Amino acid sequence: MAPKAKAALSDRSNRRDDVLEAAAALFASKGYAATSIRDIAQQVGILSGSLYYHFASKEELLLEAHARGVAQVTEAVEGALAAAGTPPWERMAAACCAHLEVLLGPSPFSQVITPQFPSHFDGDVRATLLQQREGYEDIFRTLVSALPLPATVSPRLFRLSLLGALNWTPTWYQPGGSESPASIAGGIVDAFRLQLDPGA
Amino acid sequence: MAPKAKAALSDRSNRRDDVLEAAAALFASKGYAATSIRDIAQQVGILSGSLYYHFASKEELLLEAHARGVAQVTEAVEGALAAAGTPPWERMAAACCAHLEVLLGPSPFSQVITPQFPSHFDGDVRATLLQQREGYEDIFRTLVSALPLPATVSPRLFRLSLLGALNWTPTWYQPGGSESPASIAGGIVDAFRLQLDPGA
DNA sequence: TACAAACAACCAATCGCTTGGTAGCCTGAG
DNA sequence: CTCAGGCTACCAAGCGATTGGTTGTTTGTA
Repeated sequence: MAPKAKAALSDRSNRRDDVLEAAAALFASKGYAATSIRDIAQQVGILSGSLYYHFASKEELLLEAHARGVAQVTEAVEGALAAAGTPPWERMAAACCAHLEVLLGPSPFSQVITPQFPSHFDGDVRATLLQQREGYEDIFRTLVSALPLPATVSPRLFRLSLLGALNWTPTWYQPGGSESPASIAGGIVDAFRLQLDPGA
Repeated sequence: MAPKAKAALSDRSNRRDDVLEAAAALFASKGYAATSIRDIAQQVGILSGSLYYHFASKEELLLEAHARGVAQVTEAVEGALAAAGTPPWERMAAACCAHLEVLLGPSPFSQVITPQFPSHFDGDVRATLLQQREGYEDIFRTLVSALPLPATVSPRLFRLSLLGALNWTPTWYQPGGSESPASIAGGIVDAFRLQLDPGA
């Protein structure tokens, strides 16, 4: 059905972006390996062969979708940090809030990041995925180093635990629920913060 | 179709378990969709068709491997709780330690649990995966409810954050490292515990 | 005309799964 | 002891469908 939904709008919007967005949505919901290029093409309304005019391979689709997802989260977090104050815990809370709002938001790109374990890929793809994430994690490395943590707490383990709690939320979060991503982020940060600042 | 075929045991090495273990190892390292029946059969040293004497389908392989993984973690945690004392935080620490020791240990079954997002599956398979995990999470529901948490902290969000931090460890843990799963679990629990017990 | 963007047809390879057949072992009747 | 018969565990071959990807041609628009 819908032989041509066509028309009027091939306008401003880039068809290549449409393909990338459809790919990201399918990767996020079904996983990379379970998504075929015909699935992606059908979602956009083109044939599988036409897809290769825009992208050289399925791997390129994944890498670019993943990169865009990381870029979106990075942009959101850096924007939140620019608007935040100077207290370290306040900055951390702002970053985690922005992180979760994008991760649990409607963008299909950010949803590609967490479910695709880099360990499921080999060689170049795996290396590229890890490299794309590394720059983003540096933001949190800096944020953690500014916190007044007790000497008994390893900053690295603290960072990994916090990011783990945040990145695990897509497993149980349901968009229709009563809790907003921002309130969830606040609750998670509180669980880690109260240890030094009991007067919340 | 299948009466209790289990009764007659060939005491020698159970070939069916070999297949299941190979399947679990491949599911854990490459993901379910990226693992083919022929991959599994080749790992065991049989042909792909022979595999269907032991298992009816690839889905059955996943479901049984997942169930065995959940059973292993459940057994380890319940054993640790039986040997632990009565203080709520001590019991929680013991459970988390056992949880991580199995999750990061050598068993391929437990490693199937975390990387396979149930959201990547449909219908019966998804429902079964969720059901298998539910019983295990009840243990942590009970443990959290016994903790003297401040009223501002949601027990549900606390539990999900703690499990998120734990279940995220396979993403970054490397077996050769200097930290043991037990010490990692202790560090994670400490990050959540210090809030009420600063004199640790 | 010129070019971007798509179609249509196809490829070799691989997918999950089915089938018919058969060694090797164990059992129990003769 | 023999040996038919059943059972376990597998092999060999192949099914239709689908995979990622390629190629030559056609379309819409400027």
